[in-house]
Amino acid sequence: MSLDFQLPPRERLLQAAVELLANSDGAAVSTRKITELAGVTAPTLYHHFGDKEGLFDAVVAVGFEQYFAREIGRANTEKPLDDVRRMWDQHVRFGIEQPHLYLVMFGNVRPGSRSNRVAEAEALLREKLDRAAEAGHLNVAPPDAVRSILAANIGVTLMLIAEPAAERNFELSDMTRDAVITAVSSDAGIADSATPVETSSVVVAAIALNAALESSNPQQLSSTEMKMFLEWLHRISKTS
Amino acid sequence: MSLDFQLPPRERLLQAAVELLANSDGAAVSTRKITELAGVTAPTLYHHFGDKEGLFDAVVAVGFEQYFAREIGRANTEKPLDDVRRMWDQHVRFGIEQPHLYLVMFGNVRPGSRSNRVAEAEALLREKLDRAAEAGHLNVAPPDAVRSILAANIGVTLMLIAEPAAERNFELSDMTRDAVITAVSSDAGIADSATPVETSSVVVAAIALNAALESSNPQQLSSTEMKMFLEWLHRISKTS
DNA sequence: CCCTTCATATAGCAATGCTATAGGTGATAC
DNA sequence: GTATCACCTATAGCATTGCTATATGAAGGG
Repeated sequence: MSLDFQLPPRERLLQAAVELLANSDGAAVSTRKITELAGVTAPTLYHHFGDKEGLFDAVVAVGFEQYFAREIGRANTEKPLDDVRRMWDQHVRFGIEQPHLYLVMFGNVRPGSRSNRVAEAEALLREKLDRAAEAGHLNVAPPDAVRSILAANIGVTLMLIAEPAAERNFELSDMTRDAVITAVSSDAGIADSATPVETSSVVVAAIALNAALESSNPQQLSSTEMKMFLEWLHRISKTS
Repeated sequence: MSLDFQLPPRERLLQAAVELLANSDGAAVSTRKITELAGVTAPTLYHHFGDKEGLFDAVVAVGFEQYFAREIGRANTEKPLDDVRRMWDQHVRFGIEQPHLYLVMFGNVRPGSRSNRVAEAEALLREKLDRAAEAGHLNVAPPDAVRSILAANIGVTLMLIAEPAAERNFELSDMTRDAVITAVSSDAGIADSATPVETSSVVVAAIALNAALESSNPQQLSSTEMKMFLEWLHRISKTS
């Protein structure tokens, strides 16, 4: 019921904490369970880490490095905003794959005191966005862009974690990601003059859809389906 | 050192919890402190609320109502997306003014289980976005829009709460708000340059029709026809 | 061999959420 | 009036939590 006794107690404590955090389904992980699994008594934990939070910080540092370290020394693309997109995706993936670690890092918000993990994540993003600003791709000051993107990134990840794994909709991530990145980007492909569709009733909407379908002939429906679909549309727009 | 003894114990407990949550600077609030301040012993708390979480839920329900209730019965603007903007701002304001209550509501993420407060907030937003979809102002399906907006909204609020009050940058909120709302909106036309305009207007019309059908429940189609019809609509409105 | 220093253990404290059990209090039935 | 019964509250205490005062062991330098 305990770990590799070849390792020094400090490492065993870290390993035990990781394992318990990964397996306890969101329930709190006690120092006693950790020390027990590590085959060690309480004072050793506090000797090495000072705190329970100190231990978790050490655990989190490992996980953080594990997912983001490669990003630190990485050669930069010529498109910094693509780097930002990749970091966003890595962030979300980390949250999904290690929800407990993620919640230790970003889930414990306390008023008026930023966690240093948030600061680290900010720094990583900041680097990319400074580069983007230099290249003239930014619409707003880098610090503002960083906060907006990171806030949305964390919000999306928390929401995905909270959702039952079965019904997780990952488009949420892509959509929100592109939304905030586009908003801070100056080379935004804002193809404007999309005429607002004035539809306030079923009938008007049906007519609009009918017209749109006939003109663009999309691939989502087979021809027979399309035929029936248009017939129903006709029926809807006739009556009422 | 205790509250109005005219009130029944249940109310005193609620009042004490509110007061302690508001004054303790992010530190945990214990049941003992609450019962002590309420001039009541432990079993009364558990008799009335079952749980510590039950008590907090009741407290939160009050705060929730306090800030969002007016929104529920409110007359709707002719511009639903403006309603969404107003709700976003109210959400952030609530988080800033009552950070402890807010954190009880939205700060305790646990893997795989959505809090019912999130569900309530979703429902409120959903209402507005359904209206927006009916009016043809939406670019994506309402449920997706709701999640994206709410996730960003919570993320921004959490980040603002975590920042030292002195250096809070509220432009973060406006910026991110407009980013996500614009992204789901068809009016502002962030059309991806890759997708042809005709297709996107089909999508908008399909979403609008879908929303209109679901809200008005017309008689022109049988229930089986309606089911298939909606399924096709869903397929069309998926921007592959 | 003694002394210092680091690392671990024994034992226990105060605070936490919660509960088994009993007492009290009011309304209703007779 | 009195008995009954449901509801509300109190006494006392349990198990678990994070953490620590103190002591013991081992390793190395003088």
